[in-house]
Amino acid sequence: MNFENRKQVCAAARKFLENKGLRQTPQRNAIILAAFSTSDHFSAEGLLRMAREIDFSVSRATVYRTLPLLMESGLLRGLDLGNGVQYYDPNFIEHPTHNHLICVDCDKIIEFEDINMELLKNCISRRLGFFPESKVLRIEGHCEELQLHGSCPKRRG
Amino acid sequence: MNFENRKQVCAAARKFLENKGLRQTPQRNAIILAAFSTSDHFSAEGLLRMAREIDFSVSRATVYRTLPLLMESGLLRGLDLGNGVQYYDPNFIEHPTHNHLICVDCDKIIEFEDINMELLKNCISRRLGFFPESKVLRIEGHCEELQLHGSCPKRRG
DNA sequence: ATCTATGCAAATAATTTGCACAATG
DNA sequence: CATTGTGCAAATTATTTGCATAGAT
Repeated sequence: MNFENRKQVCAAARKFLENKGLRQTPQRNAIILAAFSTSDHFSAEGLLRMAREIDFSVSRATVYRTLPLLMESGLLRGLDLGNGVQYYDPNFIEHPTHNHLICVDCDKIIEFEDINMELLKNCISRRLGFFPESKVLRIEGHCEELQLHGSCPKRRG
Repeated sequence: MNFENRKQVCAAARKFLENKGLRQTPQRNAIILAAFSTSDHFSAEGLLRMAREIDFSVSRATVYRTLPLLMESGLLRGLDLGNGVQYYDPNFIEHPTHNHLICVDCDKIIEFEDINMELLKNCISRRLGFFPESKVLRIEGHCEELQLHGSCPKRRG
């Protein structure tokens, strides 16, 4: 995502708050800016750290209070990486149907979209009497590193 | 899953413990029996309740210590339902590639398997240089109830 | 003035762990 | 008797909330 897009997403987030009758504050702006200045996934704690680099007055509570708002806006989506921590993915506005491939060796995450996957999802859902609204698809496996080079430089543990 | 199958799965779980050099205890047996006597999904707390109906001496700590073992055995899989609680799904031995359709109105969960989904998953993974090991596919949407009857008897809230 | 937002610290909820005792091989 | 397993209660971790204060309209 390029700089212009990020600016637009931040603007959309602020617009969402405005439409909801909520105020724009330095803290919320710092949190929004931090969240959408990266395409990496982050945890609440990680977001706090990033937001504080912009505005040190941001508190943990405000981060935890702002995250549900951004989820509600549709600009941010939750991401479960298997450990007990809630992660967030800021890339769903640009790629609304994307999925995750996660390497169990090195934790590398690849995002991908696939039209056939979407069609199949819709088809199966309807067949079972469901009207699909959203989906989570996470594939875990091994990336090429271990096979190609005998070892994975970023290997866990 | 019928009674015979359940017995076999419990036996497999005990065998797994044995192969690992771990002991069979009344508490572990009660937990195993409770976990595989239902095809419903459960939380650690729910499993504790069920296990205690079989053997009241089972403690919360033992449940939490046994769950990772059952996960490791492959007989039980984690299931994320979006609230912060870890749920477990005992149906993966019978249906190793099944997925979940979840109704956002009434929390109804439908499990389904689909060969095309598996093929597509493998195809996409390989194309991206991944060797897939497992996947999580969860589709959220609306089941027929609200549409057909104007209301859903089991509606949340 | 009134409403909204904030930081702090305390509260909560789910899970993990240390430890003394019990059960097993 | 040496090892493994257990319950209990305390510790840990992530998240939520009450409250007094600060800021915006």
